[in-house]
Amino acid sequence: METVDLLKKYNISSTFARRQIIRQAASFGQRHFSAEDILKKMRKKKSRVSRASTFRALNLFCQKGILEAIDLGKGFNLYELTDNSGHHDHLYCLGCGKILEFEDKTIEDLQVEVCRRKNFKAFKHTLRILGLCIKCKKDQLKV
Amino acid sequence: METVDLLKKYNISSTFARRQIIRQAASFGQRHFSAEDILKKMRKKKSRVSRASTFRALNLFCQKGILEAIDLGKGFNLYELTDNSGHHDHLYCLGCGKILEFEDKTIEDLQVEVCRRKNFKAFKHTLRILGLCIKCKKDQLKV
DNA sequence: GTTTTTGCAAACCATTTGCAGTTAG
DNA sequence: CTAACTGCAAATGGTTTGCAAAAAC
Repeated sequence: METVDLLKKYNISSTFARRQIIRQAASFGQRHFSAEDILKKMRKKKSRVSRASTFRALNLFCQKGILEAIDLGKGFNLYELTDNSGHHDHLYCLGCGKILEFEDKTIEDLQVEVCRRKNFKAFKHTLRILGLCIKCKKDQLKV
Repeated sequence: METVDLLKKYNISSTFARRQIIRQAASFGQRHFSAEDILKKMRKKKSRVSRASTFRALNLFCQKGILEAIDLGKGFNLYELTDNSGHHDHLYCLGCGKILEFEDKTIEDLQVEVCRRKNFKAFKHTLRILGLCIKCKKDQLKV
């Protein structure tokens, strides 16, 4: 599928700016990208779209479900295409910035379990799981 | 223990600003608080400490281990005392803002497991687990 | 032709920083 | 006394917004 068709698919009116942005977003494949990454790529290609429009488009795409925003606590958002990747979570190295993606039912089950324990009506809420940093100990893992 | 003694315990020189801030921080007990919360409380008590010094102190306290910073993706940090609470993770409702704390070995094990699967040398890194939002389905949990 | 969308520049907001004056030890 | 700390005001950096001009349908 042409990247541009994603706009139609998600019921977003096709404008020059949005076409450039979705194309660049798609060029990252499964990798994460920031608004700045998109802007940089567009500058190179001389397909000029303003910073404001870029943010507006990224927000719109998230809201419509083309993209998913990821907050790694870096002070700015990352995005990824939701389209071709199933639901997954992330492990992020605070040291070197490497991101590991994984999907594991355990996490979702855990959310349900925690809610049950706390007598919390989870189905009323959109929960986000937030882990504090955990330094893996040497003896836990020898790769 | 007097809250002020925490400074001595953590090897932090005792200044007026830091005494006010650690006292207010402690007044939140197990609850999370923001820099703004601390500033608000100090304004009320007329124990005036500047915004800059408040941030400087909060950073120092995190670094020294009195506090732990939590990023709920709200655009500003929350903090909590590390002192009296063991390690735990958080579930955060994007809708109503409610925060559930929990500790579960599963998450830590999961990190190790994911690293193993990905052939990633985890012990070299400080990993942070990041969950995307998951909307709990009604049929998963009936409280 | 009317509604949407865009670019620009200014605004925002949490946090950080430079610097000169003040405090701690 | 000297090093560490503080307040102020300005800077930072990612993101948002008001508005007039331009594009979409």
